[in-house]
Amino acid sequence: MPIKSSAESSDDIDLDLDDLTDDENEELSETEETCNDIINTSDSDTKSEQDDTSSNKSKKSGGRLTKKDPNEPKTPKKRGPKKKKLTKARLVKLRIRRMKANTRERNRMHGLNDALDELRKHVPCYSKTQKLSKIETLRLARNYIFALGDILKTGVKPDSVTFAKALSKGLSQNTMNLVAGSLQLNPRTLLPESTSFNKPYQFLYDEPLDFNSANVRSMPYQDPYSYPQNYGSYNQINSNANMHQMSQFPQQISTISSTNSLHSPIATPHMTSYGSQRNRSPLHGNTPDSTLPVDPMSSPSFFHCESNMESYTSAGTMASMGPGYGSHVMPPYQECNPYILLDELTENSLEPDLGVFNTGSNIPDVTG
DNA sequence: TAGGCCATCTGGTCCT
DNA sequence: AGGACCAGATGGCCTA
Repeated sequence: MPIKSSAESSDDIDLDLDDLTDDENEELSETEETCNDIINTSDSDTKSEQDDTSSNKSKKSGGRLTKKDPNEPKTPKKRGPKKKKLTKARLVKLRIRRMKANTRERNRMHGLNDALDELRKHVPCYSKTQKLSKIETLRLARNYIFALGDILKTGVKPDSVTFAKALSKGLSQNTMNLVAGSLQLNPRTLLPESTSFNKPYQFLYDEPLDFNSANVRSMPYQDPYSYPQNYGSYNQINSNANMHQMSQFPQQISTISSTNSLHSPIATPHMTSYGSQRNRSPLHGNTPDSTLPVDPMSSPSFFHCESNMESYTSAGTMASMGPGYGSHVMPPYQECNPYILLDELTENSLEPDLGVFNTGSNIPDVTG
């Protein structure tokens, strides 16, 4: 913990030297020495940054320390209350005030952090074991709000890649991996420069994401699980290389992909680890292997992903998919799959609450 | 080891 | 005068 000198601004302090204790006098002489050092070695570049700060502060002490430059603009005469003398009592009082201010500031920041923790629980990718950074939490929350707002506005459920890309706007690679993981997607599908996959969703890479675009709105929902060919291609990838290696050898993926007539960026390696014969939309509230109960969005536990990803371990490939993609950071499907949320949002849960999107909010008003 | 993230201290500003 | 808020500085911790 950095401990700084608690020197008050010298602006409003006049020193009453007679009133100071030995310690205070010692502190003062040190300050004076520093000031003299700065004056005597003003052209020296060996001064530390701290000394520079002292210099800035000392200049407030008065012009008597330096010669006045005639070209320097005239500073208006100081106004305001008369400077108060720094008596011992006042010094103690100021110290106490400073300590109290520090405590308040600490508590304020703790409150801010508590609020951020609460926010973390309400965005996708919540994990107790790997917290999103503050800035990433805010960005993801913003993206999440906009994405959900667009769903309400258009009434269209985006496909998983579209939704994931909306969530990932402006996020770091690690957070993108987490987003992809929570949506059961291959992180590579979120890369704008990705050319390793097929063309059906190419417009997502070529243009900025816009839920209102005719492309998105007119696109019929395509079930990624209805691409049996993909399973073959991804199983090949799984058996040959993990995702980390894939990211290092994109040409390998291109080669594999090109051997199949139909590919979708939605299909992912770990999707193939589950019941691929089921014709299931990712927007459905089922767990991938149908063995885990799903909490609907209305469940209070939906947003609270307390447990870790033991349920993922059977998925096989998750932990080998690169940074932020291991079982130790993934939220459980049964509680954190945002697609479960999407289903519930668009079908029933939100209707009673649409009032929150009334004027004054930057969320589109879907009631109008 | 550099860089990212964080907690804390600090002084300035604004407001009550 | 004092509290809230803010931004800069600093050092610790962690990770790639």
